[in-house]
Amino acid sequence: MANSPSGESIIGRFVRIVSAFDDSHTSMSVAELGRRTGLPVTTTYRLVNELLLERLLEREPGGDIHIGTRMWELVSRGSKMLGLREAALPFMEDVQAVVQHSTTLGILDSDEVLYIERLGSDKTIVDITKIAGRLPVHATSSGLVLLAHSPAAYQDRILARPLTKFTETTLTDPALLRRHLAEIRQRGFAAMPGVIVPESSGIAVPVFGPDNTIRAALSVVVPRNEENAAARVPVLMAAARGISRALGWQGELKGTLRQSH
Amino acid sequence: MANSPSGESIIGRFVRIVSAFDDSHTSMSVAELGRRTGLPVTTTYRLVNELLLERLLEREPGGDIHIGTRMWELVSRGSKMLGLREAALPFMEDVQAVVQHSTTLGILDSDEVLYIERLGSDKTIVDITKIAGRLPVHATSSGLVLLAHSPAAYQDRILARPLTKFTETTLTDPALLRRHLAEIRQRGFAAMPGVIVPESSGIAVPVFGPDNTIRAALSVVVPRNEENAAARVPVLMAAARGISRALGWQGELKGTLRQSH
DNA sequence: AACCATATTCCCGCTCAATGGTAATCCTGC
DNA sequence: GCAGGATTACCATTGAGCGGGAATATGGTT
Repeated sequence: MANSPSGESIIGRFVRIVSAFDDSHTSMSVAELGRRTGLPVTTTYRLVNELLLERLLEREPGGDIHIGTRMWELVSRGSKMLGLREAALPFMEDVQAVVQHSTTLGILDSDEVLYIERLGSDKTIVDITKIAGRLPVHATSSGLVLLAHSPAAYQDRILARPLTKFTETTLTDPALLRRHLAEIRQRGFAAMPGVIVPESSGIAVPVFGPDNTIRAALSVVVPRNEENAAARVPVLMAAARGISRALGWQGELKGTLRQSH
Repeated sequence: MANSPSGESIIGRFVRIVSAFDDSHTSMSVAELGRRTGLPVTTTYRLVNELLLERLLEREPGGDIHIGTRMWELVSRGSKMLGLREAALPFMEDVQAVVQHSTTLGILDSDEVLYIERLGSDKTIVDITKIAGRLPVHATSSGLVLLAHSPAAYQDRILARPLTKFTETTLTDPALLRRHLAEIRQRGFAAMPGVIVPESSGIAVPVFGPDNTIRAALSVVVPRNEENAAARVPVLMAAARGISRALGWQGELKGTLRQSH
């Protein structure tokens, strides 16, 4: 499934090309793209031209290329992210109106938290979450909420790995984390002061889907010194239940045991 | 550049596959995908498997497939849409907080308006704009604003085409439209009562980039019967200028002639 | 203008990955 | 069990993809 000596398929090369673009490299010359992807020059030009033809890439006046509007459109329209996003956004707006700092929605993907939406851009607090950006599971309130409601086998796999300690408050001990996850399930939210950057703390609550499995984590980032951050929890919880319901969640079925330990 | 008898490249088929998904078809079986794309069965399965391997598609428990998180992530992260969106969102939130109905951000693509962001989901009004959805240029306030500030040659091309009349108030006469575009440039906004659906009206203002060319249209959709919809304009304009500035716009350079007639 | 570095396009022969038909197998509901 | 569709397995054919190399365009420097 690869025409190239390197044993890579076109699809693989397509991924390499798209991956070469990120928030700080939204456009570049074809030559630079070739360098960044490591593809042979001629091959790069050939592929790029083909992608330009399909409008998956676009050429700007200067000659540089960037990811095409068509690509964004096709992917956005067909992706399930939009549905989740649309269900969540109204409630996120409400939260944002009250909390005023920064509201995010994250999902679990490839053992990391992937943020798919973010409202508010309060310059006064440190918040490194970016849309389409990733952060480790064990060092974010969103991640811990997602993990807490994931199958036990999955938790085991994550906790078995070496966990980076970002700040003093980052929990890295599996046993401690496990206890903490239990707490999160019981209390219904995760509050993490400065686990990834010391100045801010995150509070996150779970969003469930129709089958009562976790879909996403709704969270707010507030300054760490804020006196009673816990007061934010009810608003968040109400919003999360609203989103869950919009996704088709029926409420907790009585007698149903959770998929955790 | 095509291995298939049909003369289509892999990239072309990739596009066909991704296009098969939309907001009402976010997942389907491979067989159905084959039918929707019109690709030969075997080919469909082979391509899908390759895409699954790269996580551009994902298989769900039932066996159905959908557009992968990785695809959404790669495209979103590398696309210029994110930058525009991030510049716009804070201001859109402000507008939304005041106007309360529905705030959208649209750009010009392939001779249509492509909506890239939308806030508010007021069920009481009719608003057919969807994120990653398209509407014709001549029948939306956003479209007319975008057109009004586009190069004359482009305007000519659009106005030369047959223009669909959606409602009684839809302008389809090129001469009338041209005059209207001039008005829009002069007043700085477009207000269209019921040009596409009779119950609502849209008000739109332009967003400019660093080079003083139009980038997007910021608009609100309000019930048509609202007494003085024009009162919304100042808020919109202020927000649009904010977005423009966030994009690097320096303000109107004195003595610079507009790129219109 | 002459120069140089880099970006881009053009050319071309080799080759194996992609293709898609047919057939076997696996599900799933009746 | 049986029918109908979904999925996988097999395989001969072939032209699209490949990429080195040379030619050309572009742009900045002295």
